[in-house]
Amino acid sequence: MREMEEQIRRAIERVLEETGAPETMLSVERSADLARGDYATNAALVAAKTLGKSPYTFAEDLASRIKGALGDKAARVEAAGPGFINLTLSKDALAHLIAEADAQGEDWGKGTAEKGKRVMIEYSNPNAFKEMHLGHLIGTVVGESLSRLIENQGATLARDTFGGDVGPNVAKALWALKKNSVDPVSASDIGSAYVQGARAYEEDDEAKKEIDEINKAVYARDPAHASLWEKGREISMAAFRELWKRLGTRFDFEFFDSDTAEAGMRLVRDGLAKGVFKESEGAIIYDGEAKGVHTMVFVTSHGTPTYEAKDIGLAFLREERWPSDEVIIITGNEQNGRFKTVFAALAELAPTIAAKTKQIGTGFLRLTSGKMASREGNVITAEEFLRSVIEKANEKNDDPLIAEQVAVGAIKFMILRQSPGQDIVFDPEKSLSLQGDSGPYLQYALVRAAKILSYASEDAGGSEEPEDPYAIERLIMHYPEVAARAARELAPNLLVTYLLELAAAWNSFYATEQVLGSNEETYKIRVTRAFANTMANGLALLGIPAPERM
RNA sequence: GCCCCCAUAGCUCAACGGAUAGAGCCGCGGACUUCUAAGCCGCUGAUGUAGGUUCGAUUCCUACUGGGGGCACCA
Repeated sequence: MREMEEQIRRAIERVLEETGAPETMLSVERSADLARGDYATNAALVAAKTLGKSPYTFAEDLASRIKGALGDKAARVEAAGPGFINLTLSKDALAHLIAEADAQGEDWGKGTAEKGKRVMIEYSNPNAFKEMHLGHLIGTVVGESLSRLIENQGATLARDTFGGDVGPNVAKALWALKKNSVDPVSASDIGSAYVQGARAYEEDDEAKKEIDEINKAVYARDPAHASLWEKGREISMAAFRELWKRLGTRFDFEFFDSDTAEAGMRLVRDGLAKGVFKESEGAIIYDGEAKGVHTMVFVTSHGTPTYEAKDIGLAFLREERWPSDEVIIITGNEQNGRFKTVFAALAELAPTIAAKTKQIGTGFLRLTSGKMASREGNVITAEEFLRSVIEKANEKNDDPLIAEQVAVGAIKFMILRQSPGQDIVFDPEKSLSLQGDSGPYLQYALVRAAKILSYASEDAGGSEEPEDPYAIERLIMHYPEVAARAARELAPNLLVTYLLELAAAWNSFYATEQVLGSNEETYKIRVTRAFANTMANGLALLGIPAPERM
């Protein structure tokens, strides 16, 4: 019995057709309030108007027809409010779903919406020669969760990340490393060199000139900088990979600016010949104003490609390395405008690639205490932040593995709970709460269920069943729908909200019902396992670790 | 100047055009000798302003106010 929601929708559509209602945009959704039932539809409301009927009377009519169509799957189908139809599943139908949640284990909640599709997703885009900071954390966490959500719908998925390893930022770091004759051994050596270089670039004209020279030289692969450049890049990337690993991310492809610069230049020059781009003051630009996007420089008058040209090169490189049906690029939303221009240009150069590619902007992290300014060097690095949350988690649990799992869970939760694109406001003074709506709250609910299951014996007793199903069961059964919707809308926050509700229902159940040794032991163990599977699978889709104990 | 995004409780966030706008934090008050208290139960509290569309608007449209971001050689 798959996709209960879909079955109900079909039944409603069939019944509507019988009554002669025209096709409408109707919704079938999980009831906001369990007291109303399991599903609600506005079918009567939207159809009554075109039929010229009273919504409520029509709802009553539809309700009884729907009840007939669904047979013994539905216990009650009733008109309510202004003309909603509330539907409550029968005990048997619900029991069947809970049995599935119990039996399917890791497969519970897998969908087929993206089956056969190849999706490439790009995120985390590190700037080699800068340290990973909190901003990267958001993209990384969102990207990983979206990847898992899409995979869960059956897609074949590849993760790629696009690293900046040439350009002015790199030159700034190299300049400072050279100036101080520093032989870098850690990412923070490079990070502080970048800060110094960035400051010098703005304050010191001489330094600016030198940095511009280094920039050009790096583009030209000048051997004078090769060894330091390679070393710096390697140290930086090793640090990124280490953090990615701790965050549960691994990339199938690591692309770099230096891989796309040449192709980007060539493509832009070809486009210039075709009239897609034009020359202006010695630079090659895309004149987007007429098309409602910003005009931007693709190749500078010095003959170096800008990020926009590299993005064009990258679009082709992705296609060459891993042909796909869809490409999703995740960046900070300050780049939304830039991507509109890039896509407008790409649509003229390669319409099929442009059509299947989309960009999603994530919000950035704002501190309540004021802004992080990268030049000031007061940026909080991802690693520092992680360390501080681990310290906090340690107050409750001195096992280092569990403290890290809790910290990663708390951080990911903070990021994923909000709809993507919204800025995340964080008060560093207060630190990250590990109580209430939080990652640890979800983890803890699972730990408690797992503990019960570890005590449960094969020959569980207590064959009685409760009069009515428990509230937690009515939530568990919606999990596959929520996972599917979160993937479809690229919105992990929908899953977070659901899991929060689920955990709350579980904790209430836990507080009021004794599982082991009760008269309904067999029944309750099945519910417990169904819950544990749901929470474990849900956390996995968010990329939040599941500690064994807390 | 032009373009994009945002505005919900004291704070941080939810709400796929629908029913009584949900949570957590903070504060106050409870319960418990049982499977882990990072938990459970209860209480107080909100849609920036003015119009419009709709049977119905936090959601869509217009204007305004306030905030953020972007706009030619930075990424």
